[in-house]
Amino acid sequence: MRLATWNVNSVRARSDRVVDWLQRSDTDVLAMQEIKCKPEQFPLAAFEAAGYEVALHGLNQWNGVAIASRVGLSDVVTQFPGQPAFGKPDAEPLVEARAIGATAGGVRVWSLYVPNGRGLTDPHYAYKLAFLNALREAAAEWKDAPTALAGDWNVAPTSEDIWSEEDADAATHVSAAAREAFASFADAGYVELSRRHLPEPHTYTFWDYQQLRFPRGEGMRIDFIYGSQPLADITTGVTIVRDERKGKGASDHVPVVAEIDVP
DNA sequence: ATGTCAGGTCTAACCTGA
Repeated sequence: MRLATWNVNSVRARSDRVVDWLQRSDTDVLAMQEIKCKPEQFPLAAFEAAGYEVALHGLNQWNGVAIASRVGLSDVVTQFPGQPAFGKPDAEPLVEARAIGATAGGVRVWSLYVPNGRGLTDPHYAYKLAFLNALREAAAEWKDAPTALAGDWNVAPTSEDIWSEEDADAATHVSAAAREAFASFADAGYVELSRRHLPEPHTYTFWDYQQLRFPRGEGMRIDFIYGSQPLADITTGVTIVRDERKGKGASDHVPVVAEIDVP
């Protein structure tokens, strides 16, 4: 089975590209982030015509996550236990559309969009750390089943995962606290599959649209699939599809694909 | 070049978020 994660940065703006890639790459399950739409706005027909079912969670034009599958899709939940809420100081806190879980092809798949953090002194940064810590505590309960925590983690775990740690825009992605929160999933029984199978340094999954980052080769590896040990044991390879950053109409992220030997 | 996108609105000019 091929299981992928991709921050599509608006599924409406890119449905052709996403569905084309799904078919071309022979991907069975795709966890999407930043679909940026409500359920009634999701381009469902294009996915269904290609043979995929879709489960999604979208509340407004921000965030939004989905899972497309052609190997079954069941037991959908749209937040994880303890998932923190966030709101501006004068607004009611809201549990945002940043997580969806479903069972597909015998694997418990989570599509996750970790908060960006915005800045080290911004309340969004404390929210990011709280989200990661709550997710780890929830995920510890799922570690004995084949479980994939797939998504945009908004963390560059090592100095080899970013073109420049001094880049001001990346402060929330390289901070000690963010990196510790990311690394703690290993203590909870998970293996980051892209690192195991693609250890090459400076192999990125995201390049900002600004500053000609892609042609300059200035990116970050921030999209990951953490697998429980039972899933890691049957994962045979991982690919980062750099070509999907090319050309007009590309997302700023590319797909990360895991090859899984489902018994 | 402050070298980009996407979605929104009190829309053809600006706002938020990334």
